[in-house]
Amino acid sequence: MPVPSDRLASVSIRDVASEAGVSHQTVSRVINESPSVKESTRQVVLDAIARLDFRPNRAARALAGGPVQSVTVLTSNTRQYGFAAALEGIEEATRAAGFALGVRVVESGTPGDVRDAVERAIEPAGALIVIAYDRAGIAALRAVPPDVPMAAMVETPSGDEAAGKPWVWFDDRKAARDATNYLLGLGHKTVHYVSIPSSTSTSQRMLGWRSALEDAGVSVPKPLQAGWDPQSSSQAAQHRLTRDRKVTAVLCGNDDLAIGVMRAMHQAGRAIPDDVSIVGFDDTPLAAFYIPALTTVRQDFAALGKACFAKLLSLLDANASQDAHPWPQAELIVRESAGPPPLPRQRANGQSGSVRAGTGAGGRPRRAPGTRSPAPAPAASSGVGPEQTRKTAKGVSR
Amino acid sequence: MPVPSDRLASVSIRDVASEAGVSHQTVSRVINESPSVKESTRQVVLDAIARLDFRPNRAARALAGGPVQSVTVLTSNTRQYGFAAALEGIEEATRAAGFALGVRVVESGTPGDVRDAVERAIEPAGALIVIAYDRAGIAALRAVPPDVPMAAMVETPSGDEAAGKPWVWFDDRKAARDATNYLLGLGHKTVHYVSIPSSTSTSQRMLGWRSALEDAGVSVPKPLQAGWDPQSSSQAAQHRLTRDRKVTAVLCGNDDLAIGVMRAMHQAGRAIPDDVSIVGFDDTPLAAFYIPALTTVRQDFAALGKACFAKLLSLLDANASQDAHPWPQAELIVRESAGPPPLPRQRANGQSGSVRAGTGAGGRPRRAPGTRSPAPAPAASSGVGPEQTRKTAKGVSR
DNA sequence: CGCGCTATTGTGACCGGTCACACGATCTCT
DNA sequence: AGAGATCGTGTGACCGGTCACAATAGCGCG
Repeated sequence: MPVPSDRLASVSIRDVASEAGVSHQTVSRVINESPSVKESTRQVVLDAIARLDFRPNRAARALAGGPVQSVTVLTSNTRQYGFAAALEGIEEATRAAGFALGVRVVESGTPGDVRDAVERAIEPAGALIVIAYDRAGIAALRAVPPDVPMAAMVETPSGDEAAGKPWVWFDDRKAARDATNYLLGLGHKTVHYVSIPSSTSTSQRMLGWRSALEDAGVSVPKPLQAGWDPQSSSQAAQHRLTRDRKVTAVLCGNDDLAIGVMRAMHQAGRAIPDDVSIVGFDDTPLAAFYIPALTTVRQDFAALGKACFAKLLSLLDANASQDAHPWPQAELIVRESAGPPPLPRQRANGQSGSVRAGTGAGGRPRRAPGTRSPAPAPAASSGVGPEQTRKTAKGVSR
Repeated sequence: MPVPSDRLASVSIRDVASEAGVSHQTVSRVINESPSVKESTRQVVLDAIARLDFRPNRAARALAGGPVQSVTVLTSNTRQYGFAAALEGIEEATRAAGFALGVRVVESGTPGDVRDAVERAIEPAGALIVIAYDRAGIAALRAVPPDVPMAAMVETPSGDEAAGKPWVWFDDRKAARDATNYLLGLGHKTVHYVSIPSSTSTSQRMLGWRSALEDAGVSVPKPLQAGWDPQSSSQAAQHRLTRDRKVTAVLCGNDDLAIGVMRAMHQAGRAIPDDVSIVGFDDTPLAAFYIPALTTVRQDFAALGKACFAKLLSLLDANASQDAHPWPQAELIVRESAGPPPLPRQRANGQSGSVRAGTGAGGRPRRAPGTRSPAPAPAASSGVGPEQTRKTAKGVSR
């Protein structure tokens, strides 16, 4: 049991060396797991290390050109759910790997700012993870010099744009398709879309929505452009959605936008899901607790963040586990905010879409589609939340 | 205009020195703003620095014992609103000050884990900011060796416990008092309290609530202990609040708990705010968009985070602005989730519409902490959100 | 004119690691 | 038995800053 000893007086590699009766270089070899150290000396050194409670000094190591052991995350935001959850996942992964983690936000997409942010981010760490879900993030991604080890979380790329790039993403297109099909399957004549700002000109999420509508031979309404927050979607909805009785289903780019739309609908006196169905994206921790609980496409950003770090690690460490770390998949979580459209002629069996709407194919539960009516209300202890059916909307793997 | 030059080949202090025709030490003096450099040479050096696009290497500086220019935030969480917002504020402040920012989460309060986390956090940075809102955070705070520069965000301390300590906090006690009084002022017979986990045994927030009740000569119900998430409060509420028609007002330790309670009430068939009033804490960005919109005590964590960093800076830099940086104040934001209690004798203005609470000041303001009735309802375009009256609940300054 | 003092600048060691390379001991093979 | 290869280890320089201290210059003054 190592004596706490004096804090502050940090022990160096040479202290360990003399304690173990070897040279400082041998200690260095041991802590770097060099194969060319005899097992017996290795043990002696390890003992000394333990006895002295030695920890290599990151600054010195970085300075001397040792292996990179810290990452900084470059992002345009730290509070929004997707970003924060990604950060959480990355933090956990870095901690597990013994890496230090830095954070730097890049505010605008202005070339000067971006350049500056990128340089400042590179400097203390060496390696970068860029969260590139918006314009600023994308700009940062592009501004990273090619010789800096980096991985990135990006929007679904189109085509083979991402070939060979150290990027990770959710299959937005597929997820949006499935969510749209789910709504169509409920009997809606079409589905409106409220979009988050896309970093690319052709958001795959929007494309997925559109293609689902087209495949169903249904009219494609003009998508609404919103920001990231409920304020923006609420406003957009008030302009274009709220007064039109023909809109009965709205797919939203994230849960916050969904909340904004719900709010706007509510204020306009339209009930959810009876008059209009809403489906979100992300599955915020609170989504299950809204009233009505939000049907949404879950995206496990924390897991994706971990995958992203794993990717970075494989870049850093040539001989690291090179195997394709599968990414998390998006899945549609069916709750209460989407249901059959109001009064449009009875349907035999709400089956028209490719997606089997949960088990609730039966009558036509006006209020909760996939609700295999459990007890009228989750009476007591166990599953308190309004979580309900969950249906994989698939994701991508490699 | 500095030529981009080759990335990677970082320029060092000696490069600058030879470029400027001085010694490396002089360059060091210039970048450290030493007063003993002649103005003319300073200019020459600065020019060279600009020309070469020189940036001091943080690792080298740290290694050589230079001034601390990075902080790491030690927290038990990065996703929860309060923590994430604090982090956001700290990030902004550090960026403005040219500091690098690290993040490390300490998972449990186990002595071993905490010790380890603290050491790992100290090592790369030198300075620490601890977010100590729960047990793990507090444990970390206590585990920080006294010689490490540190500031902390804490729960409201009691008495002069915080005297001389580099801590910042909101005046929870006052805020809870005011919120409770607001509810009493609406006519409720008493107010129930659902608590977040407190890091201290005597949460000042709870004390504020209790003292308000006691001062009003009203019965003090047993507080409910919940966790941080809506799941926990929902569960707690189902056990103890939902079935008792006498509970008409609930104050919640944060907005997520408020959501959980709202959900539980909803499932039990009790309308908000008609049957029961709910008030939260924090003012999450989504609070204004819930249905009904949440009345809550706003706490600007980002601003408090900045104040905390300012405090740290003043510790690091003896001659820094020593003036008492005022902290942000908590304020009660009145929206829709709280209103007069149900049916206790007809009220002049008996409302039943679920969405219009703010107007109900007429009746008999029991101790009405100045609720002025605003416009009936946020009609259309402009202020989309259901924001309404906002009433300072006061905070603390120094 | 020489001395002491201060303002300014330069010199070299050092922080705690790594890298490149040299060195001694074994082992192998002819 | 000696040359070479391999293994295990030690030596010293170096990363890019800072620190402590020396050195030089300029000044006021007796």
